[in-house]
Amino acid sequence: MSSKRAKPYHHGDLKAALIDGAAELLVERGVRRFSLAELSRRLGVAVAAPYRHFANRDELLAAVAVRALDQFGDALAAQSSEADQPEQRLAAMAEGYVRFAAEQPALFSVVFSIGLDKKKRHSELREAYEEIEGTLAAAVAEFCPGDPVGAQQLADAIEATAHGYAALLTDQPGAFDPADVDHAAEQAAGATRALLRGRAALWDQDARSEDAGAGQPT
Amino acid sequence: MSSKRAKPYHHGDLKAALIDGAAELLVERGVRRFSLAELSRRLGVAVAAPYRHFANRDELLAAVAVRALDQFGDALAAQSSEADQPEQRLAAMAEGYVRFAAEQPALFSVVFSIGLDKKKRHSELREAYEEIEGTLAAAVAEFCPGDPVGAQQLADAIEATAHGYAALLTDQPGAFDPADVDHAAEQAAGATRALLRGRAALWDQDARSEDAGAGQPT
DNA sequence: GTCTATATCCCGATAGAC
DNA sequence: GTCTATCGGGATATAGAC
Repeated sequence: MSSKRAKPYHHGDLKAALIDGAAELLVERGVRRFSLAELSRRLGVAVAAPYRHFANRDELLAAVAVRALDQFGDALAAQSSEADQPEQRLAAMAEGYVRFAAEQPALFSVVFSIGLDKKKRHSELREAYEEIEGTLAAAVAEFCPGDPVGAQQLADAIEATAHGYAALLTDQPGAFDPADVDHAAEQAAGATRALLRGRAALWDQDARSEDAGAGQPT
Repeated sequence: MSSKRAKPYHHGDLKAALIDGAAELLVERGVRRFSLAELSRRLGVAVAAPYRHFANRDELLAAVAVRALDQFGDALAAQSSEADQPEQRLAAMAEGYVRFAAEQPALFSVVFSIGLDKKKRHSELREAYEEIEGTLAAAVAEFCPGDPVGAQQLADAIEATAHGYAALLTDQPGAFDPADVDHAAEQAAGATRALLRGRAALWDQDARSEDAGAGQPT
């Protein structure tokens, strides 16, 4: 950070400046109101300049999403590692999922507004995503030794549940009531524990008819 | 519906034509690429005409969302009523949730891209939404007699889970593989059954320490 | 190769004429 | 109610300066 920083922008590292600036602007404006033109203006470059580094607006957003996904994955891994027991680990991950969405709504929404479509193409995006799924899979594996299919289903269920709480919370624009965030995060953790305990119903298709009585009121 | 329908469009009922056309255009273009200008062009009116009926683009989308929510609610109610047992009813609703999202991705996404913000203001939008929550609450109530708080938590968990599966599925743009839809729908139903069976962990906060062993590998 | 300048086209929204 | 005209902005494409 000595010689290169004489002309921090305008020269040298516009690509990195674009990603940095885009992340900031996203936080301020949200994905919908984010504009390449405003970003260019802020960086003091011409509106066409970004196109030397990114094919279009969405490609820049995808680059931001890669970084966001990395942070997201780190947050989840950190949450996960704080708990000793497997159930706790998964519940903590669900809680972390919701909290990340609430604390970084712009980053969270950019990841999921990109469309998983590009996650297939973009190798970086895919890697970042697979790292998250790996963390989850590792925590789930302890519950389903020797049953990879069941483990995958359980992991999907936990991911879907956490994502549902996060998405429903995030759909409310503006600031969140911290109490709502806590509530949603705890609920997501509770739902995760509930899924783990009732998980037999996930893969036992016969449960539908066989043990239907098990879920009835007492 | 006799005298008014002589000139269905262009005159007399532009408002209805806008809502109809918007729903169609949304299916073709998606929420993001939907434009009032293109809709106006299709209906053969000036770009300023819609503003006599809707304050802005979002207000028109909100009107479409009201209709979409009505259809969504009907679909869920229909699914729910096909099952006899309470557990089945809830599983069927979760399945219906995912299937609606997959079959009408444009309508589904317009509902949740509006932001629950407006659902508070817009009385119509709120009513449509509350009807859905009512259907769910009724089905859940059978599991939690005399425990309204627990019933609400259970309902939220089921909604979040179904929403998560639906949202993750819908985030992939383009057409869905029907097999994926079936899989996701069945998984959502299974997760719902799992939530019902493990539901004690939802509201029993002490479960975290007390019965942590119950969820451990055998 | 990177960036500026410029130009095109589309969109949302408003004001005022008919 | 609807149209015409118009403003402000944004996404891109191209040409040329460095």
